[in-house]
Amino acid sequence: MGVLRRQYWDQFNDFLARKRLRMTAQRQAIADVVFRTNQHFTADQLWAWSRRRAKSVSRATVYRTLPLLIEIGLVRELDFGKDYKLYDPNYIDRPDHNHVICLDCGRILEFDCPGIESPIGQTVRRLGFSVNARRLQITATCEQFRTTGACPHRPPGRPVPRS
Amino acid sequence: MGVLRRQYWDQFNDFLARKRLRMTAQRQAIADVVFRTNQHFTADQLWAWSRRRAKSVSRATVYRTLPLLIEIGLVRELDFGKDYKLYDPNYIDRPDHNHVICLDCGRILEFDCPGIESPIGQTVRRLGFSVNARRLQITATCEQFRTTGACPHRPPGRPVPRS
DNA sequence: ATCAATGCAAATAATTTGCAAAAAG
DNA sequence: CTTTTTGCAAATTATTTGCATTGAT
Repeated sequence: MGVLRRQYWDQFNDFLARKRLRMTAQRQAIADVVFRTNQHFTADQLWAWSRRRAKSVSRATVYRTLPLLIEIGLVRELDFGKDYKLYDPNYIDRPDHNHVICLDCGRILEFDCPGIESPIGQTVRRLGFSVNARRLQITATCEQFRTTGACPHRPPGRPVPRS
Repeated sequence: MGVLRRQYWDQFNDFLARKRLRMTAQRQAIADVVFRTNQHFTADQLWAWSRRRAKSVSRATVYRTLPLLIEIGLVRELDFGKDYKLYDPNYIDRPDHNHVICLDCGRILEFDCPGIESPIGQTVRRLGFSVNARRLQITATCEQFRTTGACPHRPPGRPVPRS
């Protein structure tokens, strides 16, 4: 855990050095938050959290820093067709995981599915491409919602999200 | 082909009737374009094309009609993390196809991969969900680009798209 | 008649950008 | 010193919405 975080910092520092970019208090605050969390977050959430470490962090800097972290592969952009994007720091440790999004409660779960890699690789290779990244999203419904009419994870008072 | 298109119209008409919505010249123009094309398109392209059939079609009406077609399942929204969305009319006939997007030329190809359905279904069911829809996107690179340094499909004069 | 649908223009909202000032190396 | 980075506020841009009017049933 602490070890992993040190590795992230090493990667980030190396990256900055390689590109002749500078380590700043703001980038530290942002990266620190990202390296510590294991939840998905929006740019705005990241801004709020970073701000607690260094109140000078602005939205603009968050938006400028995220692409750096993405380029190194420490964060991945998720797009569920909402008007905002989510960012997933877990791709660091589990680069091949997929997502289920529940139509009943909006929960987003991660799952691995090793069986799909090889048929996809084969099919895509046959088309003349070599796979760079995979992005698999399943929209699904809770068993529980279907049987009991309510999803235990749906925040009370919030309407049922439908796509 | 003509037969398929008739089916689309039937579905659209039934849908409108069921919801007590009305068939208008604008909706006809928009649907007509959608049912005829087999390419991915943006909302703006759809607007331009529909406008040729009925010059009174406004952007607003395009944006209001698309969700109807999506709800019936005649069109599907694609999100590749760009600032605009693409719409895919082919989901009508091949509801399970996936997409490869080429990092070299930006081409988007469709492909089927029957082998993945069952492992995904199993894994997701084990998590307590039942699959509603699948969305699989592969980012990849051309063999050709890697070996020759140029992709035959990349429009000349356009920069290599990355990410 | 009645109520849905339209075009228009204004509003929304996430993200991006120009620029002068501040900080890193 | 030199060059990058920042915060701010303004700009951008796809999509949405309010409203008076038009059109379908």
